[in-house]
Amino acid sequence: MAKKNKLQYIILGLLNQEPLSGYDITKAFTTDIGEFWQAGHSQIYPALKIMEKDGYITHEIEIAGTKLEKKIYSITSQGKKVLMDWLVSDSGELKPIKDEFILKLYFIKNKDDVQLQQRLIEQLQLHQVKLDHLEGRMKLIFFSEEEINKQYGHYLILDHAIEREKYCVKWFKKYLN
Amino acid sequence: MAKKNKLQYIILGLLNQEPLSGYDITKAFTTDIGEFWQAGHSQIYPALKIMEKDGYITHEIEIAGTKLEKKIYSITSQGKKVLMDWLVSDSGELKPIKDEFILKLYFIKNKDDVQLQQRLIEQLQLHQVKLDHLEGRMKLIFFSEEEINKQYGHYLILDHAIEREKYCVKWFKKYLN
DNA sequence: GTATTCATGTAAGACGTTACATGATTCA
DNA sequence: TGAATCATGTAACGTCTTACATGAATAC
Repeated sequence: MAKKNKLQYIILGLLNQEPLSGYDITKAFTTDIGEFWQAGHSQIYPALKIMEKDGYITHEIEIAGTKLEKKIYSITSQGKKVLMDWLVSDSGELKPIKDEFILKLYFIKNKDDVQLQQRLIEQLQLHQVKLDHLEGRMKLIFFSEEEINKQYGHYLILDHAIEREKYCVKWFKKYLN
Repeated sequence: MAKKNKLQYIILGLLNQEPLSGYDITKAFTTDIGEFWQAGHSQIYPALKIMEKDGYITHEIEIAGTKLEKKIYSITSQGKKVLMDWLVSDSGELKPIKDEFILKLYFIKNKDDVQLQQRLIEQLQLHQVKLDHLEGRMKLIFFSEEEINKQYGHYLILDHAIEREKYCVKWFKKYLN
């Protein structure tokens, strides 16, 4: 069954690749992972403490400059087991995508509502910008067959997101006058 | 800018159509609205109290049988204003869709991972079931041009969801061996 | 009479966001 | 020397889920 605490699995997944500081993990959420999951440092630092208490990770202090202390976290064998168990588990039900725009649409009853076209144009632009951004990322990261094979899952989700945004753009254009 | 408290807007949107009890509102989240937003009664009852305190709604007691009290809520003119302001407001940024399956995919590095095909099949089935369900709803609710024109926004989001699931099913099939 | 649905609420905890708070290092 | 970034943390608040809790009406 699908478990809670997704954030902890993401952190385990990242640390399974290489040891990182809380700051590094926070940064990861603004780039690659940020495309499909968001978390701020105020969520990450407490999570790291709990995970260490639970024995999934450990840390070593690294001094930068003369006294700035960096906590470099590594995954433990117990943490690896937890991560692997999650990766092979069923992902459970499909949850509804909570989208504010879709919500508003539900309450617009009239086909000729003056707001409708404006809202559709707004959304089309947002999805177009997102599509362009994702295609940029794809070109930047997956420039060769080798790169694709090295991070195949990441390649798949980028492709998935790009195709989704293409469909979105197409859908909005269909209903624009 | 996009505001918080989406639940309150949904409730206002529902009460703008007709007076309803908390129980009726809860039920609405298991059918139509449930396709794109979820909320339980433990969220709805406290929300109704706050909204009444804020002057957006009022209620009258209706007796069912001999003593079962039902609170029938109606939207006030102030509530209508709040709803309309929200409907015409910008929906803001596109937030990442938090999907557990996508998350797992990110950490599957190897193209030939034994788990990958299994996970893809699982997801394909979930999306196929969802697609069938949505198409059933579409046939059930929008059986005539008249019905489409009466609830045009609802028609749009159902069409949007169906097209999205079609794209999903297609995408998963593309990566299945 | 008993099971299901109708009907309303509270409590505890998990999860998430924004704001508050501090200090070191690096680059211009 | 001042701004941007590195680095780590807490507090307050808001949202959401699960469980607890009660009782009436209806259909079988």
